Amino acid sequence: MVKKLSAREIAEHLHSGAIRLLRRLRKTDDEAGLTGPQASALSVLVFGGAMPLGKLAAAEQVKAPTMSRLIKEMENLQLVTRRRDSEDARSVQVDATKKGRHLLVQARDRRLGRLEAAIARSSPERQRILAEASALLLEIADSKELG
Amino acid sequence: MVKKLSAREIAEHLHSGAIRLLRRLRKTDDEAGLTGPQASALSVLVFGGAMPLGKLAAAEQVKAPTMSRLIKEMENLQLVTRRRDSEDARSVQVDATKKGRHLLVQARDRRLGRLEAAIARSSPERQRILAEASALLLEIADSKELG
DNA sequence: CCCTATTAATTAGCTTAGCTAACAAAATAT
DNA sequence: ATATTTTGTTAGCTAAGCTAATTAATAGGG
Repeated sequence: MVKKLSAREIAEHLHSGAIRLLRRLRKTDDEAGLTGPQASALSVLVFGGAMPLGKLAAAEQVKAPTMSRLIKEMENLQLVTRRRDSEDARSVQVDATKKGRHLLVQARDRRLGRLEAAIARSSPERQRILAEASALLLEIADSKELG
Repeated sequence: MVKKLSAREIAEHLHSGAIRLLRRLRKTDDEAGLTGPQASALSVLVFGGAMPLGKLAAAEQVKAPTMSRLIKEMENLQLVTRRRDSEDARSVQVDATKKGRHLLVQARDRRLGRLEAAIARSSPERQRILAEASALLLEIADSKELG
């Protein structure tokens, strides 16, 4: 039997686990020709559809100038398109191109492949725990209480 | 009963949960006067004791020049000291100062406080799952198979 | 209807953090 | 004694974040 962990200890483990996990996975990013923020923004577009730049910035929890520059680079790479909104000429609609969608899928495969393999190698019991916990992690990460 | 998740789905949830969690927590960093990498390196020093710069860089999975500059800044802030190793004059021993230790504790409290509170509000059953999972997450994040 | 205020995005310029390449100094090995 | 390896630093590049200031377009109030 393991020692019962306090909420603080659980928080520390999750925090440090998340940091280390992402550091490890990040290394594979460049192999796919996408940076982390690019992959992340592209993912929002692919799964959420076209949207104005400001909304994308908000979804990525980033300020507008940051997203503006990110999108400019991605446009040069032909990963996304932008067009003026016909309703509101201030607004810019951003969308993923076919190339962008394709590259995103590849990048996700690369990035997640190793993690998936490591999980698949775990015992069924561990997989069950991780499955439950991954859902809880998402819930907590998105919960209002957090900030 | 919930649908049984594939290893791929678990990987996706953990990945996306980790990203979102850290984005939320990162916002509190600046309040404490420490950047993320600073807090992380300081944490290694506080819990691991003084060590040569290269070892610290390896622990942080960063190249030597990156750590060298980080340490230079932290020395200016009087968070760490560095001194030439008496045994090996090439080597630089880095250690946390009292001020550094104190600031780290504060920063961790800020950063983890909200997460801890969110966990503490969960049911005992959820806490049990999270406790088990947080251990597994650490294991996987540090496992050789990952990369 | 016009003038003001607000909103959406961009540009300019700064900071932090990562990298590689080139170098200096010290230790090790031949 | 010299050549190699190791440890860190410096220089210079890139990516990604920010704020402040600007431009253009819409919305609102008198």
